[in-house]
Amino acid sequence: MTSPPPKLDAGELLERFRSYMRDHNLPLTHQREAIASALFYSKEHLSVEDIEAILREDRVHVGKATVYRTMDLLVRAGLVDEHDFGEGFKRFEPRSARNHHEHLICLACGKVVEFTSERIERMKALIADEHGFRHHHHRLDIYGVCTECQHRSISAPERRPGRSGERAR
Amino acid sequence: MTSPPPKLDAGELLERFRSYMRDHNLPLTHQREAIASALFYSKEHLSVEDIEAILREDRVHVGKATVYRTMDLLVRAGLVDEHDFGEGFKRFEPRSARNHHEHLICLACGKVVEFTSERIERMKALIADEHGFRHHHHRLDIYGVCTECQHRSISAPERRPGRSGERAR
DNA sequence: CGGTGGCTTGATACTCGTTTTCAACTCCGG
DNA sequence: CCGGAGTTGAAAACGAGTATCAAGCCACCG
Repeated sequence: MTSPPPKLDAGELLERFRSYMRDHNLPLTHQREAIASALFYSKEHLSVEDIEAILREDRVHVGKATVYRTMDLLVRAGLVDEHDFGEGFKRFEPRSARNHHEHLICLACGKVVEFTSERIERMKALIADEHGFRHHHHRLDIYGVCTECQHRSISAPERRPGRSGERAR
Repeated sequence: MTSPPPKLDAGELLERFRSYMRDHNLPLTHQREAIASALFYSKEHLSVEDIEAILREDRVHVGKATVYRTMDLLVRAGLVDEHDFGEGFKRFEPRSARNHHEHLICLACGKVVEFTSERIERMKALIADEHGFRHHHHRLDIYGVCTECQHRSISAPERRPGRSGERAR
């Protein structure tokens, strides 16, 4: 294994997407490429609304149904991971070449920091085993308040751009 | 192999609920007591629909809005924990006296097994610290297939009673 | 190239969990 | 037993996500 860049290169993900479509005899439409690009070239955990906003900025019109359908496709293709941070909607993230990672979520600004832990990776399998479970996947999300928000704690905390908050369901 | 976990006594939880209401000058209505009882005396991770079903069986009619409102109250009172296992709706669980615990969720039958891990408890704080986060809470859910479902894996897996499945949002 | 069949698209209607609304009703301290 | 703040329930509203379906696009074929 080479020591990789943080994220898998967006171009490579796109290429893999094209292969997947070819291999599955699925047409590669402009909309699908635009949506996949928007996500792959972004570093964020994007919501469907975020993606729509990016496309709008790029003067590309795509219906929201198509965005949802394409996210499904990308998840099934194994190129994108789906997350639910309890905001009432999902976020998506290009799957990286790195190991599975966990999330630290700031309750004030919504910022998401990723981290990995070998120890956790080992424990998850151990614990599943102990209970007779065949392990499939897991999720560890730690919620707290990030440094910036701690220092800004009196004033109204700013929410992250691009549709991120209110509705603290 | 799995004996019912030692939950905090339902009666004590109810008593704590009554104190909370008294202390906060909130009226303790029949509906609120019925809802709280239904949840406290259950060992399950109940959905709002589950709770409505229990009340219906007990010949108590309560509007669903009230159930939602009361769950909110119980969560705010710190007597109940809210969970989202990705089913498209929430589940609630009386907060036990035990340490915070994690969940093992069977992807086939929806069964939820609880476990605790001192090591995880220690790690969460450590990791939050490392990233400058003030830790608030965390969630570790491990998804897999339980022993029973592994052995029953060919036939259609049964879903857990009391509203649990279809709609794999 | 232009046809053609099948998959995709987008607008829209719909689903379903959850929240809001509001008039009628309850709780509870005086 | 009164009165008013707080609660209730039915129903409407809300919002993310899904289904529908006519119109359109993609890719292969000759």
